[in-house]
Amino acid sequence: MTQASNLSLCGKPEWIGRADCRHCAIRKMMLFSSLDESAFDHILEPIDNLRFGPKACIYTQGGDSNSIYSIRNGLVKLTQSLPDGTQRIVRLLGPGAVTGLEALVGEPYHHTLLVCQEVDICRIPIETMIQLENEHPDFSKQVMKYWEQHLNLADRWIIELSSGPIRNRVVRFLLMLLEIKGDQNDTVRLLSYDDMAAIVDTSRETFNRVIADLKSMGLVQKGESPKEVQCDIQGLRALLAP
Amino acid sequence: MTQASNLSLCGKPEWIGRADCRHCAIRKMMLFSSLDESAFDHILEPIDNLRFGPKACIYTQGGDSNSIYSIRNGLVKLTQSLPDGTQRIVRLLGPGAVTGLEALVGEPYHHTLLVCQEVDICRIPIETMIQLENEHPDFSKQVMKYWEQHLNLADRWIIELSSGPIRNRVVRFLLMLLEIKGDQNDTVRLLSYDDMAAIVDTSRETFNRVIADLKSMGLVQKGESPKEVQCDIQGLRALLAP
DNA sequence: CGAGTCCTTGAAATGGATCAAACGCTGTGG
DNA sequence: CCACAGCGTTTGATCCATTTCAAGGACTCG
Repeated sequence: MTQASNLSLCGKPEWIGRADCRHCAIRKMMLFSSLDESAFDHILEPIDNLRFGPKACIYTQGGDSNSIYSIRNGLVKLTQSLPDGTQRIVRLLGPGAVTGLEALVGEPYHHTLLVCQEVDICRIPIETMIQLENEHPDFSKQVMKYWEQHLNLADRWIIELSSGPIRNRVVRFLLMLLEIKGDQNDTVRLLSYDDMAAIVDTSRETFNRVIADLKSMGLVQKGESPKEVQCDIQGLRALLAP
Repeated sequence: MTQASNLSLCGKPEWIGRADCRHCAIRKMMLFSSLDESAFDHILEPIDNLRFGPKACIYTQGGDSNSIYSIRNGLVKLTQSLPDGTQRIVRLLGPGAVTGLEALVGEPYHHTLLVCQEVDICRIPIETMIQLENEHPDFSKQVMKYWEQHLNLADRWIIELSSGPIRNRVVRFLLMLLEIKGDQNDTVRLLSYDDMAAIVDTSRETFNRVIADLKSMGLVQKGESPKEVQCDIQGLRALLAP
């Protein structure tokens, strides 16, 4: 799998426009929450607001890192692969998350970023990040919080999604998915079974069987559309306790 | 497992002395590599240099974070546990690594830090970190590198030590251990089998059997002391390739 | 020397992988 | 509007890797 072939798979983004950070409705939960409106007065490099469809590839492992990304809406997966071909999904990011931080320390991208569910995302050139760090001393604090967030997610991925019997992993995955999407209700849109299997390091078939079990136990029910499910959060948690 | 009981297990450190960062022989590879000697002229809070024996507990998950630690020598493990009792080793740190960074963002410690092999470590109060960050603007850059280092290790833990068949994980673990200890030769001191099993999420018995296999293939050989082994690095790598 | 702790090995039980085939969508073209 | 192709999901049956249980061995410390 060469880089070129990867890039060729990359979806065509829809350019929504120059991001209007000043009036961004959700700025408080985003990267720029610590900045006041005037900070955006004389930004040299433009921040673009983009939309990508499912399966689009936003950046590629090993590729030149010239921007970081802030997710306004949707769901993306970070995958990593080893020289010997082993590949795994190492993170799932939803609204409010920031990715591509390695750009700030001069590293190429460490992951490939692929869209799971239609995503609304802002691309911030590193030049802009550097500028903001210089002009607003507190901004570094905010950035450090995002490093910490990634590290926490990675740690959770290890204990919650990569340890113990598959059933526990699947249950924790469902709970995590509910958490990532942000809003309060108990329904989620599942990913493809191949993706979900890659997340908990199992086979599509096994993942499927576990979900079937949970359905038969009444802990997971069909939702409106196919792929939508309604979860009994307490019940799922209870499975983990004993 | 209450916190109190954990703390009671904590080993008694040997206090070596106030750290003499200025003349630290290995400063170039450590946290303070970007600072010049004069930076240490008027540090308000003291940096202590400590030594802990195997099984000592240096800090505890959920505990008040008031210092970060810089490892000069030895080997420590970071473990994390879930409310339901699941527990796993999530990182292994050797010479040059820094841990407890969450102290810098006001979080309690996210892990429990336990000694695997006798460790020589410096404890740096967060006040000192804040002071250095204020006086030396570039210091934040250095700190960010350590966030990145942890994140890289966590990612590697996911793909290399938590994915695929156990044998591959064991092989990758051996290679990683060789890498962590830093020096160039191909011998390592193994950890306890329970620890190593917890690292690759398997049972002690299975881990043991895999090692036995590798020995019979001649890829791993008994070293001087028991626990010391000599590895055929190329041979081990070759196992992963096909 | 004996007790404790950790390592090693064997045999049986099981969870999960793999292979194979059927099913059910969704979109396309006749 | 229906038929069919294509893709992803579901289910069953078999096989194998890994876990678990059990017991014997080796090293370490007092």
